Amino acid sequence: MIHVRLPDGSSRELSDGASAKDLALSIGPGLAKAAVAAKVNDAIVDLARPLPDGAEVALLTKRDPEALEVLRHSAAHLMADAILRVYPKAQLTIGPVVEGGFYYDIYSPDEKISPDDFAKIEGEMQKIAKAGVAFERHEVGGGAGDEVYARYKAIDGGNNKFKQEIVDGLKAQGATLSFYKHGDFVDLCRGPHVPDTGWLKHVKLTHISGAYWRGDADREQLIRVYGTAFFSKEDLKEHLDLIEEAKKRDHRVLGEQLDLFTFNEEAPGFPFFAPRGTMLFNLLVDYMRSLLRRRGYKEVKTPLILSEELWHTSGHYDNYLENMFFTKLKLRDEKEPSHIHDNVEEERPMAVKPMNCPGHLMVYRTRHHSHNEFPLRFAEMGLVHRREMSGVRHGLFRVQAFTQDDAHHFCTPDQIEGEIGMLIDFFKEVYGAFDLDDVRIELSTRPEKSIGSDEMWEKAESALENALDHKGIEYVVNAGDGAFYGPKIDFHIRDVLKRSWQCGTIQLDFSMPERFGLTYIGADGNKHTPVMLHRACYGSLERFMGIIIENYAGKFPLWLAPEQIQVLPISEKFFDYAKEVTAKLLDAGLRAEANLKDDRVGYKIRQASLQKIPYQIVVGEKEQENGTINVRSRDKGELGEMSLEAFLNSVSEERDPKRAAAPSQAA
RNA sequence: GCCCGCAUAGCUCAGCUGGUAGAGCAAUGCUUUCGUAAAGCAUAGGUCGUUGGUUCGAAUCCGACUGCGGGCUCCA
Repeated sequence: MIHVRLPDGSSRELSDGASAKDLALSIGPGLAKAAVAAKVNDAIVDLARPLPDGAEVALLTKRDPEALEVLRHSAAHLMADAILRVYPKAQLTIGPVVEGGFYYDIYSPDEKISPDDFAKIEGEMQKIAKAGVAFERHEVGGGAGDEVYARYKAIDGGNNKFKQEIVDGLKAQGATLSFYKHGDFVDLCRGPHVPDTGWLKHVKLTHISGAYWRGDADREQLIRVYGTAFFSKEDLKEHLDLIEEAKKRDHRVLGEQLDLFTFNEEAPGFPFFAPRGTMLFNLLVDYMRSLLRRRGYKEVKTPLILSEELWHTSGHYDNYLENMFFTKLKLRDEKEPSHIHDNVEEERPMAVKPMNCPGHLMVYRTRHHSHNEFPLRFAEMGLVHRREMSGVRHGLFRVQAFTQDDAHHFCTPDQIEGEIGMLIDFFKEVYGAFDLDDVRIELSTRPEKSIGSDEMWEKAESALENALDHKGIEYVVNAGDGAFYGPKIDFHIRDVLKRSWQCGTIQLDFSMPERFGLTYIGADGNKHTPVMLHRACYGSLERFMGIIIENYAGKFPLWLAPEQIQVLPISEKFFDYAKEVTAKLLDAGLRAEANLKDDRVGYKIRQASLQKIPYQIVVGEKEQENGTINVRSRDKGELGEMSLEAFLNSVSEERDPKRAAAPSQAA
């Protein structure tokens, strides 16, 4: 007899060798049917595995997030099986679960697998799922004589070097090899799996991409086939709908429809902002500036191009070279003016800034500073250029020139914690204003490529930890992901479609002030080196704009809408009245335009609606006579006839950015 | 940078197995003077991404380049 403990604290007696399935049966047939896998002493295992005596056992059903991973991993096996049926020459490598689904990397140099084949593969998967065959676990010590192992080796041709490499690696570690078999298919796998393939009916292949064996570009090119799986048809549909919705909200598409920005071949990765996009950009800047002012920041402006020498001093030349743009001279030949000498080395070569910090250090250095003016905060809407490898550019999310809402705080070591506390509140207020309240914080530590001493890094990392701990902030540690000059705190925000974006960052830097020889006069009358904090809240204004376009699906709240109101006269006879109303709206500080085209009002409404303009004001004979306006709201529909004053009153609140409930007190 | 795919009018796309281009929307003009998501008619607009090649002949077939898209990697 063995005893196991359940999550509710109770314990149960089972016969020797009993499995989690037996446990489920002993509790009730309903649970036995619903159970997917079991968590035994915090490890997730198959339902069929025998339970050890004294184990803590929790049965996982489809409600547990871990169960979904088990399901998806099983679906990966199913897909591998199906792919081998369709492409007998393909070889399998690995097939893990990822966020939102799973993939399997396939080696198939002869036969190309393409999304056109998805239907065929899915068809095979359906067949296997319908058959409802059990997943069986086999453990092998690595003995070649074992039947399952022999079958496994033969399954995709008998000479799969990828699997052999994994097997060799596991043997070298002295690990027990485990295999999972369903029907005739066998795969090396740690498990666990769902009890049988009957669970895997709600599966969909999503896309395909290239990948390398072991992520190494020098190794074999593999085909990565992605899919996703859910317990129910409804869940699968919801997931696919969410993907559809994300496609509809694609900021690149909306950017064109709403006439915000474009890209041109002449400047790949550099956005061109149309008037409305520029308005939106400026609104983001205006909002940020108002908050910076409240917190005593001093705005500065520093050059786009600085001497290459300076980037040696800052360490960027050694650590960031690949991402920088450099200038080269062109000269006319003295004797042959039509001949141009290309790429002439300058006496003092220049580089385009990829970051604003050296510029701010230069501003700091222009005069003496005292501890009395600390914390000193320099802010800049700094336009930086960074070379990106082709293939990584992506709309506004990844560009080669972008504007950072950058700032550098100069302070004493004992002011660090206060500064970080202030910034956390500050940033959360900003994200909240855009209805992005789901904020996650990560602490990134020293990367491989870095400058500064071990002591300095230790000091810096513990300063950030302390600041977070004392404020009671929950965070996860991201080891080795810091900037080359210091550790950082990153802000990840989740949008309405549950996607996560990294925006804000706070980076602590003891190195650069020293490299640039910055000093301040302390209370003791002596010179000291200040501590510097790099920080950005939006991160990149361009990218943040992309995020809010998708978060709002282009339906910006009034305060952010590039064009807030469009005035639509019924016919040409009311153009003058429409202009009059528009002028009054402009006088009231609203962004309004009149549509004076020769179109019917229905068409004008359609156009304004497609442009997602928050308010449409229709004016005709009635309004002109009464001196009123007729309001139609994008979100609430027709609001009817009213006076201009009543309208202005009704929008007075939504005209302004949302303020945080308890405005944070700036230091 | 790597793998796969794509590139036709401002936009969305048609153009079968090679015989030098077509629609809808948008634009412009005219008619209409209109009441809450598309009035009618007309006009204009393309050296089919660039560049080599195959061919009597290339938007169409092949190659290279550029750009874009989906990923990998990298990052804000």
